[in-house]
Amino acid sequence: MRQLFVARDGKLRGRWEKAFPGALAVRQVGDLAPLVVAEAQIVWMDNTGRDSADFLAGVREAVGCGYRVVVMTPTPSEADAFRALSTGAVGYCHLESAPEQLREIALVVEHGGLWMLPELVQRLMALSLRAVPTPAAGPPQLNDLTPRELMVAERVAHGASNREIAEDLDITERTVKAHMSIIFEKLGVRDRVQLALAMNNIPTYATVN
Amino acid sequence: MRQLFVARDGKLRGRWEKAFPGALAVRQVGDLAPLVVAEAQIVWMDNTGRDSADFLAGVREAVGCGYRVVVMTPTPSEADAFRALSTGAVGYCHLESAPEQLREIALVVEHGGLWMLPELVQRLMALSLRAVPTPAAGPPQLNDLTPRELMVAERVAHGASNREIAEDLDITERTVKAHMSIIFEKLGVRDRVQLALAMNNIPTYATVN
DNA sequence: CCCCTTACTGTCCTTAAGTACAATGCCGTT
DNA sequence: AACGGCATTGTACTTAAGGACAGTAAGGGG
Repeated sequence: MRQLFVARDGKLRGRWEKAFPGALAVRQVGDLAPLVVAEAQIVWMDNTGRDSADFLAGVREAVGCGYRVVVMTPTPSEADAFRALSTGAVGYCHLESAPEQLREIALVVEHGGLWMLPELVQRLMALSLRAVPTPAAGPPQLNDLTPRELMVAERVAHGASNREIAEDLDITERTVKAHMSIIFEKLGVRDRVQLALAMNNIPTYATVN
Repeated sequence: MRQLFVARDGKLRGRWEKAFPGALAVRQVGDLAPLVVAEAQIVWMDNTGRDSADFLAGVREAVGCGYRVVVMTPTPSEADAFRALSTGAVGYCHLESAPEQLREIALVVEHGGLWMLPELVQRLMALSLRAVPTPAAGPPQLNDLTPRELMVAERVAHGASNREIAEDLDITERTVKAHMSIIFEKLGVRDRVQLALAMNNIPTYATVN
């Protein structure tokens, strides 16, 4: 039981069974508790007629449980795809994908890859480039940071507190602060919030310099 | 001969041969004409010490020839990854990836998938979300926030301090704090750093919940 | 009119954050 | 050997943040 399809109806069940003979289950939309028992590796979720927020919550839940989630949609949309993937899904395909296609996707996803409609890949990359204000150089001037400082900065970029960083790196909170002060100066930010944003290429009031 | 490694030196050749016994070639950096003959399916390109523009030109050329290009780098960087992928590469991994890892990547790429460092996937999607004019649903559950709270949250998302927000909205710093407390609770974050990141669709340690 | 939500503010108080001034040990270069 | 960069930690101090507890005022709906 490696494939689990979650959909409102089973119209396409035949197709799915053809793609993964004897290795799938089909569930109606509902709570995901039984999934834990199902030992499914990949959860295919059909968003047909689902409320966006509800659906994404379901995706998040499944992802949180450690499953690889592939979203299937009858009407592919760019924004929809990005929302799904940013929620943790690792695949975004057409609901009516052919069995062979489904197997390809399963293969990719099982091995840590990301699968989405080819057109979307291009779009995604183009958009990302636009979103990354740094045309030539890397993110900020992270090159100026020492390895250790970078480790601290990265953790701040993920919302960690000084204490957490200290425990994580097995050093004193005082030392973390020392690194922080230097990082602030080097990157030209004034506090951890701006650092976190800068690390994620997000402009701040101060970054405007 | 399905794997072709293009690098400046062959230090890691042993590793690559272990990953793809008898099915690879290693070439020095140079013109790609011989590639056409090589019948390689996947071209792995090491960008160590290469000029960014030059390197990307090489990637573009290989992509244009119909090869799946995987970029290998000793120093993974977000902007670098996006540039590589938007140029047409379908993989972005660490130069020193283990043989098993390389095989996984090859498998993913061969089947039309996209492979990149897990951290980067998250970042990529978050960035895209910001670039896309998020049509209907906002990022988090911003719908739960009152208009005023949203104003405060948006300013925090740009790195503003409580005082700045207070002056900006012409209210007391105390009031800002009051809003903040409610925002934290509503969005399930613990401090302004995580709020700032959440507002920008960037996952944090706490967001995982 | 009463209730609830939203917005706003006050006073304490605790703690996280950040700075100032040092100091020690390691390592690589000159 | 001397010097500088890096990582580490200490004490002490200042300030921003955030929570606890409480209170006022406006506005919409039952």
